Amino acid sequence: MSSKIICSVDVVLLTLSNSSLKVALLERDHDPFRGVLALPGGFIHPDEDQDTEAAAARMLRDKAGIQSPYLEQLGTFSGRGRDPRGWSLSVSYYALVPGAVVQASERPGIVLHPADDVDWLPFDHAQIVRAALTRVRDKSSYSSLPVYLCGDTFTLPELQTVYEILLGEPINKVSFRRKMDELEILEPIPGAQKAGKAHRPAQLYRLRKQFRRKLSLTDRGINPG
Amino acid sequence: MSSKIICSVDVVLLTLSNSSLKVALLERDHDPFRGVLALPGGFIHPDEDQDTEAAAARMLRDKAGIQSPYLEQLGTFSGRGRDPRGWSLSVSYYALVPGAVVQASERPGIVLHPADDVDWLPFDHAQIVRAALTRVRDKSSYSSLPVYLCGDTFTLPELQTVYEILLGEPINKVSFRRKMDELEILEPIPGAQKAGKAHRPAQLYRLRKQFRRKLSLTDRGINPG
DNA sequence: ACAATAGTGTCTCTTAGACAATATCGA
DNA sequence: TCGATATTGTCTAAGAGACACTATTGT
Repeated sequence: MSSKIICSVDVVLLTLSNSSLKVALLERDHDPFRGVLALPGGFIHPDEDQDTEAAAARMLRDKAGIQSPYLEQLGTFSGRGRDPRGWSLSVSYYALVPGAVVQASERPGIVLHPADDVDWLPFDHAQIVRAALTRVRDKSSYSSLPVYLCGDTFTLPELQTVYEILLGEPINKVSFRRKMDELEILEPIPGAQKAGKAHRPAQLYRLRKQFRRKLSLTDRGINPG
Repeated sequence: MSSKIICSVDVVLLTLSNSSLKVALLERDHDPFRGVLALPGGFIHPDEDQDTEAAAARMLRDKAGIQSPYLEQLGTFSGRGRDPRGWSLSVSYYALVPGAVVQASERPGIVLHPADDVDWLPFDHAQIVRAALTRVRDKSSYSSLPVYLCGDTFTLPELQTVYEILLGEPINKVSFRRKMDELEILEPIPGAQKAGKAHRPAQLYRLRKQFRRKLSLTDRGINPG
């Protein structure tokens, strides 16, 4: 019967730090794999969680101190072998969060590990991380996803760098700006520029209102572009 | 605890019939919604199913008499409200199957319903169907997915028609052939052509070996229902 | 003025679609 | 031969990338 199934949620929290993509790991505080670094996750609490997405948001809130990031379902990983306790099922999500948010979360237990350099993790978490990277990279080339790795405001050269870090290759500047223009998801902040350096300052941009993810976790699944 | 969670698998079985996309529905033989048309699906059996994909394949085999179709995970739908019995979770898959295979399966209970014309189904099955259609159409424009709706052999004009039915709009013939050529997933069958009509016969093609999925029907008589 | 980076104009090359010419069947 | 559809050739338009030019800051 289905009562034997271990139902959990895991989150691949991706962020930028030192110009490279990192995944957030936490030491597990229960067996199995107590003390070992793993993805933030845990059992679904039917009494507490509206659905699995709410459960994922709870994991991020409780374990990483992060609220309302870009959060999207990645897939469900299941089977007899992945958890030593028995037949289990993990509904996995990935989240994109600006580096500053993670650093400000003040959860000292968080370890930011190079996302491409994950060799082994407990359960099938390494496989989940790889699936998340594949998904994010596939979607990045034609969508607005990477903006969620930036802060509230950013310049176009900064945003381009984020795309380049994700995709792992340089992007044509003119094409990039054309694409951003077509997507119509950004708006310049009137009068705001990033100055301070000995060169021409760059215009600051922000996400247009309807694409911003604030404290409402209700509307989901929409990916502009 | 997680033991309260109802874990099931549902399958959106898509096929072509009468030049339009259909979804396979079955009358439920248990409460809730006994006798109502719904997606083929059921509880995960941890003792029997290697993982959720195996469970989905089992549903197709037992309930629709179809083996080894194109099968891909769609997503997991969850929450308190979707099943009157309590907090539930459905790992959903979609399958693409040639029309002939469905017709030959000889499961009289199967109803082929116009896929775009699904207004209400039990649980959140209508939402699941809509998600499947979105996914299939998104992937169809740049991938080889639709070939799995064709039989073992087909002509390029036939395949183009399948793409056009899926996408709902005519495709440029030259572009279509160029794209198929670039994808390098098809091979002409030497000497085989689709003749019989009063016009030039079309070359028959098949999927190249490495892309083929063995499509077969289950032996009749095995029907644990 | 100079160094350095932001932002733009334009050219070329690649690719997608329109159009039409040619090919091959049964009647 | 004719009617019908398959297949291919080629022209044109749209889009992506390369390149270089202009713009604006601090020193």
